[in-house]
Amino acid sequence: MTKPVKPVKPDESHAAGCGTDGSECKWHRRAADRPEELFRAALCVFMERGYRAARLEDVARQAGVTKPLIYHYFKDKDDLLLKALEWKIEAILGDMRAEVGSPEEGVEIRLRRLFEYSWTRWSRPEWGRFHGTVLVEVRQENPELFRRWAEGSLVERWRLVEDILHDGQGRGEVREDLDCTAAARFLISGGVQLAWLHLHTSLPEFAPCPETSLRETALSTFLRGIRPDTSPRRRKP
Amino acid sequence: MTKPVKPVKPDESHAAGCGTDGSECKWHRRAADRPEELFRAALCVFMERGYRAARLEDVARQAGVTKPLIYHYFKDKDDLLLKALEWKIEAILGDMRAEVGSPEEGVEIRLRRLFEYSWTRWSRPEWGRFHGTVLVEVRQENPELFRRWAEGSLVERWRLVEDILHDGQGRGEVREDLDCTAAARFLISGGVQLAWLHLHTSLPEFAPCPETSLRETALSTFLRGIRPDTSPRRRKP
Amino acid sequence: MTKPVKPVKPDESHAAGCGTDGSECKWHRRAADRPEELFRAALCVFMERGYRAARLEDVARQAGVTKPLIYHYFKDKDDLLLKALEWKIEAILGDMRAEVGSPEEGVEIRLRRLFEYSWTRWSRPEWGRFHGTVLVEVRQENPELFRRWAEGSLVERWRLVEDILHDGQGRGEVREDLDCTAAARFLISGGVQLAWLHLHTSLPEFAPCPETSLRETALSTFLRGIRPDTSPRRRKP
Amino acid sequence: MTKPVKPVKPDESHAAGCGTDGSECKWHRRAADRPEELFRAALCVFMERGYRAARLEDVARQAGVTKPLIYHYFKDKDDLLLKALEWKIEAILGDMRAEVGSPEEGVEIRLRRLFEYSWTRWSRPEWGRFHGTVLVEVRQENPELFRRWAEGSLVERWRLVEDILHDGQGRGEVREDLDCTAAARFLISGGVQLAWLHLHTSLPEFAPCPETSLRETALSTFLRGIRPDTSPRRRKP
DNA sequence: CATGAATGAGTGTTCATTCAT
DNA sequence: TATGAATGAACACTCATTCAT
Repeated sequence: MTKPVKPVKPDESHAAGCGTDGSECKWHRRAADRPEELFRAALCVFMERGYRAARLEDVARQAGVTKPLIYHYFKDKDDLLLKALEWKIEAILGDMRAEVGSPEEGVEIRLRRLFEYSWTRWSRPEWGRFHGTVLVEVRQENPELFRRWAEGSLVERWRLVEDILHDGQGRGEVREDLDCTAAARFLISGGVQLAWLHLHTSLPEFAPCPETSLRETALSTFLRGIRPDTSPRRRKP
Repeated sequence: MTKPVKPVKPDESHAAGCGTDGSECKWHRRAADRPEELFRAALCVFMERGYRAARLEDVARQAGVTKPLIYHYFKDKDDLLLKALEWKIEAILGDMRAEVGSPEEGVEIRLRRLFEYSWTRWSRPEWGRFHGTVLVEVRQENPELFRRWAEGSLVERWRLVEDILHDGQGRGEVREDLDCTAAARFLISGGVQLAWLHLHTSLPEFAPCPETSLRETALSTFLRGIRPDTSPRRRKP
Repeated sequence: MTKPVKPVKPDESHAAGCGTDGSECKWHRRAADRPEELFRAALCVFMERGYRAARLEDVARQAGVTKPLIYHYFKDKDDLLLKALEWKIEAILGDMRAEVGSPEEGVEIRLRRLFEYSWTRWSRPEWGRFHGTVLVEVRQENPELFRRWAEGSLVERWRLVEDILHDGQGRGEVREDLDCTAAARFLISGGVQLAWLHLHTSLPEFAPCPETSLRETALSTFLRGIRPDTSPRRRKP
Repeated sequence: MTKPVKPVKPDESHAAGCGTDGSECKWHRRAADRPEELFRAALCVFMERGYRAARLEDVARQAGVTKPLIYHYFKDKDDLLLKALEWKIEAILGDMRAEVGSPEEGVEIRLRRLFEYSWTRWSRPEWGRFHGTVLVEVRQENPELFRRWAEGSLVERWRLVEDILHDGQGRGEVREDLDCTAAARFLISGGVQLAWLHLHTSLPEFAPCPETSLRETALSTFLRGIRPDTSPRRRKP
């Protein structure tokens, strides 16, 4: 640990959208795109290394510029991370809104679609690092920023599920006595953690379990768990 | 971020077992106790700050010794963290074993007891920090150590639940088609994440939810979700 | 020190002639006025901060232009300061010449008028900063420029007093054995330092003394000190 | 200006007490003397360059150590300057107390001795830089420190003179209507400025004046200026 | 003319680690 | 065993200066 601290090589370009397109003349006038490029580079490095360990120089190299230029666009390392995260959150929110879509197809279908969509998102390699870094380092070092992320990303998803559940209660597909808020959080938290452990750690190496089964079991157990007691009584008559 | 980085005050001694009790004559504590004292101090600081951000000087101060002395007992900052974590993991495993001993009272009661017991553990302040640090920083910087922790701590708990579920299938209290492995992980993962977010994060400040409801809803939803399809409780005559 | 270094706000416009009057259409001021505007801005910032601490960016902001434009008019930060100071010195010299024109009313009245006039000048806020910066930083970093300032500003005033004293010796109002050169310097140096410390320093906060008394005591002590030994005022019948 | 910024070479050892004695084994255990050595080095560099322009690295080199060691003894660049100045002030105060000496020898003799002693001090090369730096940069960048210096150094000297003058009034050697506070300040301020301009600037090159005459004229003019109106009437009868 | 963008060369500060005692 | 002293290697951030437009 802490060792040689090999710099993040600019060509690694792991994580979607990470790395420069290599199409520019090395210098000059790309100002309009710069912030976004820097966001990408920053997120890339922050996720690779964590916040403290990330060096501005790496971010710069990753973005194909020099360190001081960062200060042309951002006030601080903090400011950079902040803006980058906000940019990311915005993107996430955009995606999420798109995901929600359909109105009245029944709780099961809607939850299933949402959960599976979310799972897909959680399975992206970049998400793993992002999630961990934000949850641990950012929470610790910049609570306000953590809060912003949590509100934009986590809580929002909770609310989506919560709304679906409430709808379901209205339609008799969900038991009346269910605390939808808590239940929503359980589903998402469980899913997030499950996905993270299974897809972004070495756990499956020594505790294997098929991914599909993990996802399906979680979802179906949850769905069964929220059904009204009497048999699948459709609609309140 | 990166701010003043106020040093961990040696007297804070949050987290069980953290900090020296001050009852020794300060000079001439036996060298035999040193490592353990250093473990405590190290864990304390590592969890307070995270691994990268932790300064050896803080560890030393916390343990009431000077920095260079650490190098008499450990090779490295890394070495210190490694040994400290191993020591901690051992302790956790000990606790776990003690906490298991369950008889045969039916799935619901057993799961409920286990889950509630676990929840209690997850609510300890030290656990929050430990969990985050290990899951993110240790996983990233020392996968082998992460693995050890995961096996001893996480996977073991999974297995406990899994066993109970299997038993339940045998007794007809759990639906036959349930993937007990996956289900067990879902319960524990959901619980862990729920507890962590709710108890070790500022999240409840802006997304409040009563703790009891969170725990109860998660547990009862899960329990309902694993019941056989036909009317409740079949066997058990 | 070395702290946040809050930038000089462009609107502060302390010091006479500092800051743009805001009456022009902001774009399309003639290039002909630029140098002078830059001089003003530069002096303003240099005096506010001192030479080394002054940032070109502040000068630019103060002048309402952008940094690189400075390089159209001046070679260097140094060049800017140099030209700006020369411009200022020229102005000071102009003032000086205007202020001299004294008739023949007796040493006391002439010295009093000159001293009081000078004191008024020394009490201007801009003078305080200018004086300090020139005396210390400019002297150190550009002796030639310092020399120019000293000759035009300080030495000239010395000479005025010296002339009055010599006249006084001729008329018997000043003791014959007085070294007029040295005495003149003493009066002016004492006055300058007194005024600077009292008016441009926090000194009076903890070592208070009424300004009038300071000025009057200095002047009258000097006047008594240069009188011939025998009873006051001999000639002048 | 600002140019190459050639580092202060460690061997220059201008200014009294500046430079290392060269008698040590390059490393190790000189802790007891270190702070003082660093003070000397710091003052040396600060005076050579001014506060902002001074580089910690130069201070370190001058003291024969490496940069980070400074942080072993001081918190900051600021802290270093602060402590160094305080150390210096202490020394100045010590000297000054020694200077005062004698009780009742008559105003003239006492003032003459004090003034001449002060002049000697003002003529030291180190004093010139010290004085300028403190008066301009320190005043500007750390008013509190400036205040400390002014109180310990400048104001103290004022008070010494003031006391002598008051004594003189009691003994009839000084005119009753003299504002001793203001007069004391005039003498010292004049002397300081005179000495500084004459001994620490290039002024005498183009406006020559014998040093002795300068000093003597200032002093004797002052002494005459404070005498009672009627001839040297000794003692109040 | 005028400017936004870009950079090289610093500069203060931190921290794990080692040396001599 | 234990420590104060010392350092190398980094790293965030600044600023005068230049390039392309």
